[in-house]
Amino acid sequence: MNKRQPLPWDNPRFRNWIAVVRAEKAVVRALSQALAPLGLKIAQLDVLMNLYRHPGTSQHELARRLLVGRSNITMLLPQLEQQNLLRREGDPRDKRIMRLYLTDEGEALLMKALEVYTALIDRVMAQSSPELCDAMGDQMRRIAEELEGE
Amino acid sequence: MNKRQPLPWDNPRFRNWIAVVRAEKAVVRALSQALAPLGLKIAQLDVLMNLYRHPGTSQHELARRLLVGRSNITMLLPQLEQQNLLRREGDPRDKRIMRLYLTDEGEALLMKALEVYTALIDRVMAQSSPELCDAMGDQMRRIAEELEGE
DNA sequence: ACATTATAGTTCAATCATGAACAAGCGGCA
DNA sequence: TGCCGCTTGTTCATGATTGAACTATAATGT
Repeated sequence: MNKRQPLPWDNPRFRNWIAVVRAEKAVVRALSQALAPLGLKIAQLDVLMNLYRHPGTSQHELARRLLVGRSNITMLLPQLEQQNLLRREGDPRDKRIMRLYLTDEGEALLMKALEVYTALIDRVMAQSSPELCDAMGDQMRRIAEELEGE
Repeated sequence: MNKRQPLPWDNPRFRNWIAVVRAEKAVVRALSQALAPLGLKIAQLDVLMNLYRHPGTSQHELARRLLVGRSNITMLLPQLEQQNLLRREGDPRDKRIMRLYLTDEGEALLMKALEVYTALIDRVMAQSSPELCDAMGDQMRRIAEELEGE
């Protein structure tokens, strides 16, 4: 019936990418639910994770690493600050910059959240061999690189 | 320094999943920009794609397939209907159901959008061999299956 | 036939991310 | 020193998505 032009669904690359999108969406949904008991949103967890690895990050750097707008960070921080999960310190050299640090409380909550996160990831990634998983990771990193700065 | 517990960043599965999330986000961003000249949002393209493959879908089915809420579909349709990209017809057997069909105009726009989409995907997926790409697709489909219905 | 239960779609208020416009601070150069 | 341009972070209006409550229809069981 449908002759038309070569359709994307016949293109393996396309079909496979659709699978990536769907899987990602499913995991995000599952992770949201799994984090709810801790009172954490995914966006907040992203912040905590980044601050753990890069203490003293500025809001601008943080936004860049999380691939979100600067204003998003501004809106995100007060919630986390009020829960005593992180603190903001003005940089003494440059008064424009606010440097961010996890509190002990924030670090403790992060650890709990990471357990939940890794448990979920381990479960879904157990669907395939470690070699395949690594190959896929490399592939994804190349893709992110390819699109960097656009 | 950091002795603590075994950290997720040392877990290959975890690191690889993070790469998936970042790549997906980057592609979504690139796709948004690429679709802008056509006046299409990604969510709208998703609808058109689904209707092309499954003409006569109900709004409920559509929402389920797109992994979004039913209300989201309700809010999405008027824009597309006003642009004459699709039409809604009440099912004669069941007056609750609205069946959705692409118009010729909608199909024409979809074809243009799919060219843009496939061009982007071909570019980013060209980063790796077809075999690897397929393996990754299978992996992702298994993941989506694993989380189905949660 | 009637009451109950379930389903399709809509409405609405709440949440969240975004980008443009803005204020404050830094650095450079005449 | 004093102007100019750039950067950092904030504010605000906008658009997208969600889930709960609601209406209407349909299906089920007695």
